[in-house]
Amino acid sequence: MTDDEDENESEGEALAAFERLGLTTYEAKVFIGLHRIGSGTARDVSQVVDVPRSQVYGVAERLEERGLLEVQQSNPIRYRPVSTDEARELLRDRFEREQDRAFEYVETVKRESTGEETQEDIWTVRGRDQVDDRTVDILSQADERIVFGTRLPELVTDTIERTLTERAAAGVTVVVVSRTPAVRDRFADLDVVTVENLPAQRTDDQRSGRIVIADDDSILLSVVGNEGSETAIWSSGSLFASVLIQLLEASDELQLE
Amino acid sequence: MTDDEDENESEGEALAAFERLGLTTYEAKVFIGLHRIGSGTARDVSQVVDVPRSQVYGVAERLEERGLLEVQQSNPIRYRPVSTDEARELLRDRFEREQDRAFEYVETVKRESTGEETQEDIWTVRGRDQVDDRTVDILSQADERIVFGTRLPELVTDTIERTLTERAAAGVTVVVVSRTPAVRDRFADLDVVTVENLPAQRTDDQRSGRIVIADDDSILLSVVGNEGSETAIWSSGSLFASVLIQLLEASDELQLE
DNA sequence: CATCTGTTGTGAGTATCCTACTAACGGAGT
DNA sequence: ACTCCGTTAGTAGGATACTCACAACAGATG
Repeated sequence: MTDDEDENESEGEALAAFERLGLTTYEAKVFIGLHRIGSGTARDVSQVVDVPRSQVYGVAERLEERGLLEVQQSNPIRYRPVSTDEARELLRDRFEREQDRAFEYVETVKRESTGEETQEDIWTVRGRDQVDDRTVDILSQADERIVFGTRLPELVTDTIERTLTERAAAGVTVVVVSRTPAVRDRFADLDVVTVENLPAQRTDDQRSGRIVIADDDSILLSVVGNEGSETAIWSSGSLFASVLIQLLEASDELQLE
Repeated sequence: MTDDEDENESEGEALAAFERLGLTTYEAKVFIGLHRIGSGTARDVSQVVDVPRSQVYGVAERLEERGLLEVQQSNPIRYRPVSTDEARELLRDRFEREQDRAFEYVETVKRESTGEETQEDIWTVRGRDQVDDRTVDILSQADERIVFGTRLPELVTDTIERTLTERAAAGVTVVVVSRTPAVRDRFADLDVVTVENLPAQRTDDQRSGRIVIADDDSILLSVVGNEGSETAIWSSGSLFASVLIQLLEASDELQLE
């Protein structure tokens, strides 16, 4: 119906979410509509959810094949949605299956190149989560020493903290640098050296994000934009990386030993 | 390129799987192509994977926003895919997020109706997995007694077995009926009554699937089609259900007490 | 009994949007 | 002058949303 649509905007979000999960808008609408009314006929559904009645039959059929609703063979046909828990399980199973199928092939054609990068590459990563991932990745490859610095406590995720302590336990010299007490406190009672002093004006910048140095061959630098978005550059195993590391460490008092 | 496409059909499946995961074919192709070559420019990608070079830039941009690849700001621009593990995590996170968003709304508009169905409804369920789900659902609602019967051992999934024993432990009288020893053996050492005798010709049918009776108000009957596909009808809390149950139990020697 | 009315389920046809695909262009480096 | 890069516009095709028409059927009314 006409005004069922815009009365609730969270419905729009739910619809969009369902579409991103692989349903068409009609399928999403019918599924939602059926949950509204518990169970009902094609007409019932079309009245609460703005899908032409004549379309409900086909849509419901596809939903039945997916296991998202059940059909009562009567006249008129009645439909009944499965519980939300069941639906979630169905969608999750399907997702995992598709993911396995997709990545199984990627694994077979994947090139070994990862690991021994001889190229002079500096990569850019956008988005906090992606930077988190790359950070952990670089940290876990460290064998001898790690320098981790950030001004913002929220950039020390649990996974990063865990990786740092795990590396420290493995014999890696870990140094956490921050002028923010909240960051230092997180590593206070751990086998990790924390330093307050910073390379002066450089890291004092308002937009600085994190610094990650692993051994002499991997480095990551990130900045935080005005809207809170984080962007990082990183390099691993490249001449570029080692030079950059030396430059950074020569320019300040981060001499650890 | 023209012949890169059909040389490997499993690539086609992987592409389709990626599309069902929400990527466009171009996005899937670029992602796969980048994993083939480790890293490379738009031209490199377009040469191994049949995407016009001019399209690679935009596609890669969208992939970067999703965190599936990283960009090297140089001339020419170089691209690098994230590891398959990272990609899987990203997609999984996204999936869970979307699912939460979608079902959160459904929960709010869901009608309470489930549970106390006063309507005379018989529902149809197609597909083995869906029948499994409904079976478990009905079994777990039993308070006093359960009759579960099947000729086919593969229709006794682990979850079903677990639910049966769990209900038995909760004080429910559980009777498993089967002429197939393999089925009876599964419950041999459990606190469950197993019966060999069957209601004669009725259940002897080649196409019979399972029988589930829970208390006096829920029943499920399934048949197995020629191609192995299973279809079930079930009813819960309806007059129809109780009548059907009485009919079934009166017609044979399933008098338990 | 005939007719009328309303509903159901199915099917065909159109419109609209997204994606795949092609072509062209300015600019930078050689 | 040439090649290559990155960008943009514009077209084509396919899937989906949407409308309309129709046969079958049931109940009501005359």
